Amino acid sequence: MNRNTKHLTAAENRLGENMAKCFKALSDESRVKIVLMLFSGATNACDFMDELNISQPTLSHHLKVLNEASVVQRKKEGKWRIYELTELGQRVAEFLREK
Amino acid sequence: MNRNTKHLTAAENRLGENMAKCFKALSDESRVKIVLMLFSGATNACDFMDELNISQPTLSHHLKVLNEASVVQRKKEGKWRIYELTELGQRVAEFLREK
DNA sequence: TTGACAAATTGACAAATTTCAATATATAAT
DNA sequence: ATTATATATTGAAATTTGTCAATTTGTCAA
Repeated sequence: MNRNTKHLTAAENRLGENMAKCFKALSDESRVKIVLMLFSGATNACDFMDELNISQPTLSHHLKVLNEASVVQRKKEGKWRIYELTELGQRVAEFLREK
Repeated sequence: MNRNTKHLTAAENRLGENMAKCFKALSDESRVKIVLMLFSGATNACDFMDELNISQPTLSHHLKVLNEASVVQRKKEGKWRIYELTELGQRVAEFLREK
């Protein structure tokens, strides 16, 4: 047993918890694609449905997950909901494109 | 229905699939902490066990998941296995620390 | 070769997640 | 008011995931 054990700081532990939540929101193929589409200008749910081949309730669920993880935010705009990336969402999208 | 539909390119679709795999590997608190520990110098399984409060088989499982997602790689080193971040793993760790 | 330690695998179970059909709510247009 | 459209919620089924106890495999030391 290696006795030169590295421990995480309290801050690192918190970071681990928070980021796991963020990554969990991004652990689904449809949700990553939603982030990519938002990044390239799509703004409403219809755009996503066309591309993703999932049902409307499923899409609504994914958007809720992304919203609760602070990756996207939504605004009411008449009959529609406009979705956009949060600052965190922007960082994620840039990370995605960096390769 | 918005007819100015944005579609993803084939490359973006592949990116979505690959990155979802990567993020799925990071969607667990223990696994994010493993990445943070690797980033700050820990190299073997014992170090992780001490910190994470999980059983040895569970740790082994997490390391396998991270390995299969190309976030960590392992080398045999006598009785031990040495773990290190891949290039992708490095990028993830840097992304994590950026905040 | 035997014993001790490190790590992986197997089998099983509980909890979480994804998904859709059906239904509900909200808004706009007629 | 009625109808149509956009989105959310509910409830339920199927699948996936995290976890551990028990066992196995691999390696070193005595």
